[in-house]
Amino acid sequence: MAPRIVSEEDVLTGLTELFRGCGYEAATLTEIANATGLQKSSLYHRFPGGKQQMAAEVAAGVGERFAKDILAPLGKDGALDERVRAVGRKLTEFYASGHRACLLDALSFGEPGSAASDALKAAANAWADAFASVSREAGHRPAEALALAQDAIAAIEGALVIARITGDNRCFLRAIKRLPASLGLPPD
Amino acid sequence: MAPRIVSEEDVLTGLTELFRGCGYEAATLTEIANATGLQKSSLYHRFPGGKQQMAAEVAAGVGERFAKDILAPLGKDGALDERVRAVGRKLTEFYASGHRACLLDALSFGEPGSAASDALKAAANAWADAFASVSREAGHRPAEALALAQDAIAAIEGALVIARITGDNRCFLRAIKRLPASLGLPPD
DNA sequence: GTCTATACGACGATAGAC
DNA sequence: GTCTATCGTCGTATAGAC
Repeated sequence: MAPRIVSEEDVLTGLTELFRGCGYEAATLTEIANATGLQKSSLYHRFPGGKQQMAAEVAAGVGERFAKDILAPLGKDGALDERVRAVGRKLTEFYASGHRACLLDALSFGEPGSAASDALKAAANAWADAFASVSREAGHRPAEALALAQDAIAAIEGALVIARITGDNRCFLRAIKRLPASLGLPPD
Repeated sequence: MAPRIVSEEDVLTGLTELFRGCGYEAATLTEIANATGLQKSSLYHRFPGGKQQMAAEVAAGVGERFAKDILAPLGKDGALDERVRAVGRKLTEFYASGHRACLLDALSFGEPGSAASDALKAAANAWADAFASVSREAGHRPAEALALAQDAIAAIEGALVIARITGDNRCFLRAIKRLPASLGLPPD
């Protein structure tokens, strides 16, 4: 077959969607090759550390994009409640209204390696910190703000689990809708 | 080796703990044999449908025990808020204070087969129905009660994800503590 | 009903040509 | 940097003795 040049971004995107959909162990190299458009050996050229490195780079990459596209705008100027509603819209898109699994969950079973686990943990903490910052801005003390932030994230993660099992995504939509209240913003 | 007679209950317990810990795909037959104390061929004698049947029976078995040990007491006599606090204590034990993963999550990645998926869905719905019943008893209308129930379950499931990734189980403990309020019971 | 032994395909990973 | 071809291992699953 003629060599296909696939951009690094496309490779990471294909990897990400595959891991997100079926988890770490169930994503075989054959499926990864299909999803990325690269042969196995080409994948090993880009990821000498093998499947574990793929998972680690996926985790780190998603963490970066999540922080940049979704969390960073939270710190911009503008009314606090509007910023929170904006992040809710971004999350709804990111998780396809609740029908797409979260990589924090999908990559946390099996043996993805410590690099991936560390990246997941860092991403989860960055998310919590960003939400906690909002909660502090709304007037809550640091410890309480972090608790509210974690709980708001858990509501979303749990809703994704429920949606994946039952097919019912209303739980996710509610979690997004009450996000301002969950983070301790005053009612309208 | 001399034949070891292992009770069906012990086999199911070993299977359950293994699947819970590492998910469906990562649980290999070799590990399953170690966890149950049976050889692979003995496992196939008990589960002719192979690994998928093992997952299905684990899902069904846990659903049964969950319904019997944790949900059924919710319908017994006694003060409503005390019954809910009791279920909170049971859940704390069941999930080892948040450090043990939920099979709803662990068995929902990979290809566990439709029998297992159906059992998971049934278990999730039974849980939601039981919580919704509490919420109705507290005076909420059916649709609202179901929403509160799903959200309360999502808070727990999400907290388990957070705890698994970050090691921080406080989120789980908070979800249990606010369970009465989450289900719409009046404050003390 | 459990065991030992094995079949056989798929798995992650590598070699080497281009 | 991608390809074709292949390696050794481990995966699920079976055969057949006891």
